[in-house]
Amino acid sequence: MKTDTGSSIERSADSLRALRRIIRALDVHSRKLYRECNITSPQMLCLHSLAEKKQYTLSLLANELHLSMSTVNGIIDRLELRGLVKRTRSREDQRKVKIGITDTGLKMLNTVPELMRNRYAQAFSKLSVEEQLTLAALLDRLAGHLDPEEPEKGRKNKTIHPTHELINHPGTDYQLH
Amino acid sequence: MKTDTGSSIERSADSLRALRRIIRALDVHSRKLYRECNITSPQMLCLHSLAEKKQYTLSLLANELHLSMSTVNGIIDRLELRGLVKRTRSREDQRKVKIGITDTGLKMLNTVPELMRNRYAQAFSKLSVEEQLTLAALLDRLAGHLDPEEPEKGRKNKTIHPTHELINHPGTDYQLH
DNA sequence: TGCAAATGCTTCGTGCGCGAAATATTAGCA
DNA sequence: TGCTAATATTTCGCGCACGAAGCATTTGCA
Repeated sequence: MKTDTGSSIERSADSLRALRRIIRALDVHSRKLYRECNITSPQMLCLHSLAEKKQYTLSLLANELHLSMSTVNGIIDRLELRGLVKRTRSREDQRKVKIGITDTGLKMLNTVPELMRNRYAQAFSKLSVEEQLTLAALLDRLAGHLDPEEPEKGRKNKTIHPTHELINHPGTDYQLH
Repeated sequence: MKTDTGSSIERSADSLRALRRIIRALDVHSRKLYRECNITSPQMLCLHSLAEKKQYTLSLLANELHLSMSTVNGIIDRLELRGLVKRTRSREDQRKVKIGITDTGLKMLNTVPELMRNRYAQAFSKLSVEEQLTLAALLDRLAGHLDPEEPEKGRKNKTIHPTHELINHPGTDYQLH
């Protein structure tokens, strides 16, 4: 029982490392997509959503993609610059901005080669069906444990006021070794 | 074939979405860490490696962390600016730059509260041991399918074996033939 | 009616992450 | 000896991602 599986901490570190490798691989693929097709994966994600349901608003899109508004805003900026999407201020409520995909955008969506679209799906499909189901379920549970991250909406009690300078008090009750 | 759970494509998309949520949660946590403790998760990862094995080279560190050299270089830049690490040009081979953690850096490592260090480990530990093992194994396999990402480089053997010392003694083949 | 709060988007600053190009040093070879 | 290749790091430009702050518009309420 020395090195067979290691502690929970080690398993956690292992899985996190694998996770980072996956994300990095997807990122690298996104760059390749950008070089070869002039569009990135996040941009594809946006276009895809926009193609399915016309007339998104920025906040809706951000919410659906699990991204912050400023992030999506930047992506939309770049897409609009290329004429793939179009912003239109709403008439009824001028605070809102409707985002719609253009014909050029639709064409772009359909033009991207199949092989470039689904790097992840390709790898994923190499797992057996049971494994796919298990992995999807476990990832979902893990995500559920991780992303709630809003314990402060109710109480504004922001807890720790870190002295966030490196000065350390000599007492060790604060952290072992 | 039961279709109650959707197609492989859908399972793939589901798992990818969960994966992005996880990564995003970790990113958000890293920012919180930055605000409260003045250091980010990637910076912590670097410091951690440097604390274990003094005298890294940039390429070694990048290799170990599965990151590109330019990425690690930027992180080291920021760490050095704060005096947490120190670069020193090697005397024997002036192309190389040795990176070492400073006392301040070590102190920083130990100062970060336990609760901030392991957001992922906390969530991960909520899975049963069996689930942890399964998840880690599946993620590892998936990563293996994804990250080889060099079908054309071919013979460019990029995997550096962790011979983890810059000096190699004669007699041992450091590269076959 | 008027003005403060709420809502929705944009801008700004920063860190991360990459690849390509630039730079510096060493090794190899004719 | 001198030139080219290989090795190692740094710089540059860009996209992604976030939170905070800034605008504009609408809503709500006194």
